[in-house]
Amino acid sequence: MISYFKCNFANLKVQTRIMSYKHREIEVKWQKYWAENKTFQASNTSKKPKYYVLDMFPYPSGAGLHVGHPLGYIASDIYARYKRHKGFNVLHPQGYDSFGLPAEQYAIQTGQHPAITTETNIKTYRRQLDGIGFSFDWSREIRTSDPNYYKWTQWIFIQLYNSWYNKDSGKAEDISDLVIIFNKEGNDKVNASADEDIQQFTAVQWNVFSEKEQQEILLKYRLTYLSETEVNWCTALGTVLANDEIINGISERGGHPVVRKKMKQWSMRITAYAQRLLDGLNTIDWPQPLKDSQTNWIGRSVGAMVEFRVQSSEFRIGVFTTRPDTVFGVSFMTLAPEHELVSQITTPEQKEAVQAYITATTKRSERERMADVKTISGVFTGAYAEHPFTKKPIPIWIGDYVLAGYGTGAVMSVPCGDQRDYDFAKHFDIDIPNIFESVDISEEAYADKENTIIANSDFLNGLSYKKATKLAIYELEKLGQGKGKINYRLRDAVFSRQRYWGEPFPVYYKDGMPQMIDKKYLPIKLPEVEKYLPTEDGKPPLGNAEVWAWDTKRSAVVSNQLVDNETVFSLELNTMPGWAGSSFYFNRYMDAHNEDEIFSQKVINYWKEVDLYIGGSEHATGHLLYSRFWQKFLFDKGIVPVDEYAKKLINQGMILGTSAFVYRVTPIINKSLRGGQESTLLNKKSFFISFNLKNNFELISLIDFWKSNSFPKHVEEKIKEISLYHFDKDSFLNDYSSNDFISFAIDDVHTDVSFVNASNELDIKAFKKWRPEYKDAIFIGEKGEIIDGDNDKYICGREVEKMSKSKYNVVNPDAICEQYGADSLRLYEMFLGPLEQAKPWNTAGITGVHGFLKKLWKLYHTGAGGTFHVTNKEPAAEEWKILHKTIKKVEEDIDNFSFNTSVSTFMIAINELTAQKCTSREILEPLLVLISPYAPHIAEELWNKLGNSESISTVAFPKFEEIYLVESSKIYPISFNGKMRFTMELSLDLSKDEIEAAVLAHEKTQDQLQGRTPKKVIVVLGKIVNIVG
RNA sequence: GCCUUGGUGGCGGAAUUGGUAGACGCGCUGGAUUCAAAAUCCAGUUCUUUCGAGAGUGUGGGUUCGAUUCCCACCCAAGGUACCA
Repeated sequence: MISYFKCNFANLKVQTRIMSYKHREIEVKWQKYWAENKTFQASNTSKKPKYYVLDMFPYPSGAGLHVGHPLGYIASDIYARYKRHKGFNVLHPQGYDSFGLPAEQYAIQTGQHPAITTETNIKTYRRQLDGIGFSFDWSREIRTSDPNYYKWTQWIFIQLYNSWYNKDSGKAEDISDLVIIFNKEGNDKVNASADEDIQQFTAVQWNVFSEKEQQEILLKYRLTYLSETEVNWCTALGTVLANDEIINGISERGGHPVVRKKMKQWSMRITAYAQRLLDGLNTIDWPQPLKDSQTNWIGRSVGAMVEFRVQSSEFRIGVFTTRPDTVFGVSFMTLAPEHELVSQITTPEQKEAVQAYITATTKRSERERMADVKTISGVFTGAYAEHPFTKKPIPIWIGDYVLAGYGTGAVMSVPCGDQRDYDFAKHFDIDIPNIFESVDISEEAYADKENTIIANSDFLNGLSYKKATKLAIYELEKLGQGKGKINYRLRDAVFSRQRYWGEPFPVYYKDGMPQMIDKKYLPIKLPEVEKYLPTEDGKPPLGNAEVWAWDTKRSAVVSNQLVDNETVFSLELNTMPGWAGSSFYFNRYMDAHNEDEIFSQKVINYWKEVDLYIGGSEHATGHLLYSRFWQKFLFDKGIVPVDEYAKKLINQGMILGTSAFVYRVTPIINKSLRGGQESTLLNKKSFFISFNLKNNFELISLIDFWKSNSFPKHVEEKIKEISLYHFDKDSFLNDYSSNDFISFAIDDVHTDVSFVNASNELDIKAFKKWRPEYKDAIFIGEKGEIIDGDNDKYICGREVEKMSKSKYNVVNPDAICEQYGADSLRLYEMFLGPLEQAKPWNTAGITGVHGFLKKLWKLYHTGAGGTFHVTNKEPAAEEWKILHKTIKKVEEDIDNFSFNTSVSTFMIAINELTAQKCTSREILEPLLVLISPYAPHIAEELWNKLGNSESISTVAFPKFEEIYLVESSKIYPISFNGKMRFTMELSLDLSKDEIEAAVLAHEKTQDQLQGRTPKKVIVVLGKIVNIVG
């Protein structure tokens, strides 16, 4: 108590408090200033060149921001602020991808409307973002769940519906143009990206089709279309599950059975754009790994379609192969069990076996089938195909290694050239003909293409892979049984979700056919529902809505009771997926509040595209692929001016958390029984053992256990105590024999990192309060003692892993902003290491950058009692040099997105200027502009103290002048055989020969040489001297 | 398996076209200041050492006067992806 008062008194006495660096006051002051003065509001008209810096759209989760989130935002903010100093009109907006599952799940649990949850979460996000001092233009804020925004999501959906992809022109065109073609000449000459099962028709036929028939055909061409899609359906949950939500055929949540089920859903014809999505990658500056993963995802393979006739039937089986050159090596065919011809070609004798196999396959999830690579399974259908050239019979098998979803769901199996076919053939004892010249295939298949010479293949004999492929395709075409084809792994994207909290479709159904609602009635707002769960008869949550029908007369959403299927129709019950709203948001920011258009042409032609996009690599094959697809579509329709929306993209690395673990000990009694063992877990109470003792627990025979000397005494005692808690010794010795033994299961349990201090000691009280099941937990300390007082320490284990709520290792930026300030947080996150690399978060180092800011402050406060003191003194040459080398380095760093090295540069500059006792305005003023993008609050404050009334944010970046860095001498490193041994200061005017003479004359050179004569002396002017010998 | 990225002190990391390895910061050690602490300041801190010096950037080789940097082979870690025909 006494010292507390003394402490305050001391602070008052020395008046340093008044002028010391008070980050809280400064930061609140300038954040308020920026907001009130709309400092960062971007104009849509400007004479300045434009620059658009964008962060990936955040989902406002309930947990708020953790220190990993702002990493990319800080980097982009530095860049945006830098570009303002460089004279650009900078667009740097922010908003929220606010539709999504967590809010919906919370709504299901609590009944609270997702809009309310979302609003609360957004407020938290905004408070946190504002607290870090980002230069966002909040006047352009958008939210995907705002009807004024999703109006345009719905609008784009309608545009897609009204378009088809013309492969001849290589772009999306109006569906009305297609109708004109159909009217004139049918679909014979139409070359479209469309469904595979389209029948040919003439103009005459088209015109006699009914309206409904015509619509059904058009649906097969539209860029968004309804189709039967196979999904993982969980009846109990009333929803479709993603592959990773299913474990061993049952749902991860609740453990309910999951079945494969066909559902009519909206799909997006992204496959039409597969090639352009690949080609576009060459035109954008995105990270190579990201491009690679998109390339793999699209999965282009060049090969051929080959048609096999099924013997004694009308059926034909199409296969896709990348190796038409190996067509003579085919010894069987394999169909996916789901292949539509299976049931039709299977012979009566094989029917039972085939049926059993198909049933077994449907029970396995797609993931299981993929994971299980080793098991070879399949069944012969009894049918034979005919080889296109040799006309020999080829047995047709089914096997689950062939996937229904890829290619045609059938393969021509060439066991000598493909390992899977080889394994299958070996397993079922099928012939393996060798069609490669002098290649041994007795052990494994030969998949090499480059050094292949084809043999035993009739007209292909002696040819290389390339030539044989060409010729095989040519011959197949002549037969009418094949043609060259490029196949893509990419699938059309399912666009329906059986959820509530997403964009409703602007669609109603008339006579079973979808109808678009006219643009002028958008947005179709999400209806209110009683419950957010699916309906009892398995309809999506919107099935609960009572006012969810479209009145075509009144053009309004009306009560379901009015549905008469004449003028009032049911509306679509699905909603759009998460990626719908995020696939064009970057364009909407340009003209965020335009009510008449998605954005005006004038504005989009000014901003055009994102110049710099920063975000996580986890979006590589989701958002970043779908948004490129929509951009290309909008480009085709003339709505946007460029077909790639982000010129440059940077992935920020993940910030890893340091998780903390406690080690739970569960004794297990293993009782020997005849023919086996019975294990009993004794887990009545939680025991936790300190980090360094956890490895001492192994199997112990029970009798040994009681008599054991092999354990450290103190540990043994504890084991007894743990065990005695569960049973008493006397009955124990009666019930168990020496053949029984006790073992201990030790499992790592995450504990919240906030309970663990820097020395890895656990706050046991806090831990016990955390979870009811830990209330009475017992802790065993490092020395084996049971912890009861405050003096004993329980030591936790540490591990670096992804920062995530579920691992209890998140660190919240709020506490750091409070203690050290936003500028410290910004500098520290950058100082941690290269932006793109993953790095562990460790708060220990933050005192370093905070100390730097204090030194910076002090540099401007060298007056009596720490008052502000900057003079008009002419700077010394050394001071000019420090400033200009800093300008040079920082400019280079920002251009290379190397923000970590700039922070070091600032530290060096401040250390050196402090050493120089620099007070000159000519140095200290430009220095603030350099630092301002990184630490904007302190820069504004000092800038203001220098007498400037305007914000520092648009002040011109200082110009680097080489002249200040010119040196007259250089400290040369003198190396011997490449190893630096000493340095020598020499004038830069000296010639190579003069330097050589000076170095050789140096006494240390003689020491190094020890009498040897140098063989060679290498002098690189201004760099190094190397003596060889 | 394949693709990608990376591997440097006790820790985060720096070294821009091949030219002084370990900048800057943390931590640690010692000192100053203080009744004491916080804060601040100063000095030291890759390893080995016979105090002369020697070794050293995942491992092994190569190119070079000179390699963390370029080439070859391998090991390890992280991320992505996968019966893709």
